[in-house]
Amino acid sequence: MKDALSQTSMTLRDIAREAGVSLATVDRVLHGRPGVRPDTVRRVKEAIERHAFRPHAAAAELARGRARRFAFVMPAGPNLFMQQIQAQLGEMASWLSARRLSVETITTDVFSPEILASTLERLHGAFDGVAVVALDHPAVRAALDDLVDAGAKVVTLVSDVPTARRHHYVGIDNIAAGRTAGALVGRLVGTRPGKIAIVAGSQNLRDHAERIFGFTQVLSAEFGGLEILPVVEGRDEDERSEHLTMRLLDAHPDVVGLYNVGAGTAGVAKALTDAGRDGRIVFVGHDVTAVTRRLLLRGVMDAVISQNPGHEARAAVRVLRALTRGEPILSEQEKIRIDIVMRDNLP
Amino acid sequence: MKDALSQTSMTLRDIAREAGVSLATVDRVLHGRPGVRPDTVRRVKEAIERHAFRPHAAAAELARGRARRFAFVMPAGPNLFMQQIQAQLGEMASWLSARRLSVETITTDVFSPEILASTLERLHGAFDGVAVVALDHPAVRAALDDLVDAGAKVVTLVSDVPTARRHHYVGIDNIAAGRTAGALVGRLVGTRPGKIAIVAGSQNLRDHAERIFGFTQVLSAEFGGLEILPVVEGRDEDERSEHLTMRLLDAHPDVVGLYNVGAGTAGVAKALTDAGRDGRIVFVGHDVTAVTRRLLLRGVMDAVISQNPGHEARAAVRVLRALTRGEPILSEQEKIRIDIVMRDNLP
DNA sequence: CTGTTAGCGCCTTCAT
DNA sequence: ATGAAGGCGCTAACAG
Repeated sequence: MKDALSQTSMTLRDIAREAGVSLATVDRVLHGRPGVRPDTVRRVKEAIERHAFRPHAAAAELARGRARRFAFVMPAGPNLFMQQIQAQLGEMASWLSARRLSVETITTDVFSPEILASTLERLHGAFDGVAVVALDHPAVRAALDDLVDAGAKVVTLVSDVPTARRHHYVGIDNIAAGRTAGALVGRLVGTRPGKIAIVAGSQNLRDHAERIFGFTQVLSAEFGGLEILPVVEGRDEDERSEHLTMRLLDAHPDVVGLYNVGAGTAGVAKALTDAGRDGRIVFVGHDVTAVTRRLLLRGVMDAVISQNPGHEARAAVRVLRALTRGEPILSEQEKIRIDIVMRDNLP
Repeated sequence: MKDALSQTSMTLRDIAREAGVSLATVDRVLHGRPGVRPDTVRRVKEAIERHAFRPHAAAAELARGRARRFAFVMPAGPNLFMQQIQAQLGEMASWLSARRLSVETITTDVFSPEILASTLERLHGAFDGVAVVALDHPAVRAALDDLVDAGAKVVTLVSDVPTARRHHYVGIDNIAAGRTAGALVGRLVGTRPGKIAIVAGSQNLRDHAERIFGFTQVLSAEFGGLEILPVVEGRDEDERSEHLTMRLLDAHPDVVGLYNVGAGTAGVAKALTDAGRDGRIVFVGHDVTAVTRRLLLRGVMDAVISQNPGHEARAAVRVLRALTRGEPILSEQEKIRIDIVMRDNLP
């Protein structure tokens, strides 16, 4: 059984001839530009529909042929996941330059709303598109809106600011991610009674707050037997996270599950192993990095919730490109999924 | 801190001028065509390197501008996962035609080596690229090799034939997928003693065999307390799977875990619920479909191992396109990941 | 071995 | 409101 999908080899010219108009007119109709009589529009549109005509993408790009500049505003510091995204952007170098796209990475302190906002203000006019790992704060929101007003296409990355007028968010649903972590911890703990600990970077980060929300929601709704301890904040730093985890484990000998919401996973793991409780406490965290990979393989971590940094980098670039060219976004393709990674499906 | 990635706006012409040669010569060097003095090659290459020059992809495509025809050979029948891949190909229609690519879907009986092989033979010369859900059998292998010899680019999809000279495999590592299923069943069963059941489509399908191998490997290595029952074969059919599962559950009241390797999930689930043992037996299967989605939400299934059909369809097309144009394949992007899907991270 | 030249299909002024 | 014409940057056929 055969079933053919799409095979046009028409050109603008063919459509023009068939509609009895010139190339320019077809082009106008195709892009909804003014200056064509309604009746002509209809005739042209019909011809286009009839053949399911699509302009040749390469020809269009060549003719338009302007280079675009994109900026990626990312957190400075040792966050492995952010480094992975940057590395993935590097991998795209030749893909980018073959399409006359340039991307520059701008690192800044994303924990400070003022610094982030002023970094964004500096971008005005210099870029066609901006991707930013955002902090949800009024100053940042205003800066994002200003960027949009200045004509830039703006995409939030990993952490969203839903109330800003950004054009798109590339990242996961963090509430669902937290729920997933909660379900995993609950199910893997099984019937053992005990307490659950949560270590986060900061509850002021929207993504962290959302994950915590989803996590506690599932645990209290479905695993009522488990008591959830108050969240401790490690600022995504290894040392601080280690210290806090150590204290936590000391104070609560009956911890059976631990959820690390942000980075600093190495510190948490160290505290667990130093206390000799690794492998006995269900430990779930985020993002596949060199660190978490090793911890999964050693059995210290049980599962990692992850978003694919390569996919995220490519999706952000593709979305910015589509936005600046006025093309549709393939939302199915650009949607970032919540991956559960355990030892045997490590990528 | 700033860090710029790639921003060329050189053209072939600029390189030509700088190297003191003509356009054509640069083009020859760029594509490794013969007929250029070694010394000239060096000079040109230097100029290219110096500016990290990449030819404008759109211009190249336009100039080469031939349409390509691809065929997708897929199993006939009610397999939901395969239907999803076909649907995704449909979604790409306008993307495809904007690039002068056509794909036709050819459905056939993939359970019969002879029919599949003869279907493949019929494709000779008619297509630039062929993607096929393959069956690992000598007749099929030979047919694939013949296709390659006839000049077509060949990609195996979902199920591989590693010994054939296909150019690429788009799909998951099925042994790892089976291991992942095994780890999930083992961990979710927890400390309960009992037996583990396996329902497959057919052990002659390479992907099923590999999954079973990985599954039993993990269970016996790490969850020694669980006894694995002999595999039963439901031929991916709901009714047969239901019947077999029913008998299995009757014969073994102490089944605590069940792994459905292929399709026919609706049947297995029906047997479980009819026996009143849904939710009490850990049930893991494959692929997110309307059926498995509902079963996850209802708590009948605990987890689904899945490969993203949209990604698979797009990857197959992109790989065929790259192959027919002699471009490099972005292996990181085209790699299909093993997803674990539970209720809270349903896509 | 190397250079010249005519498109590829579309977009964009500039005329009409 | 519509049409004509000149590129965009690269490839390929043809000269030299």
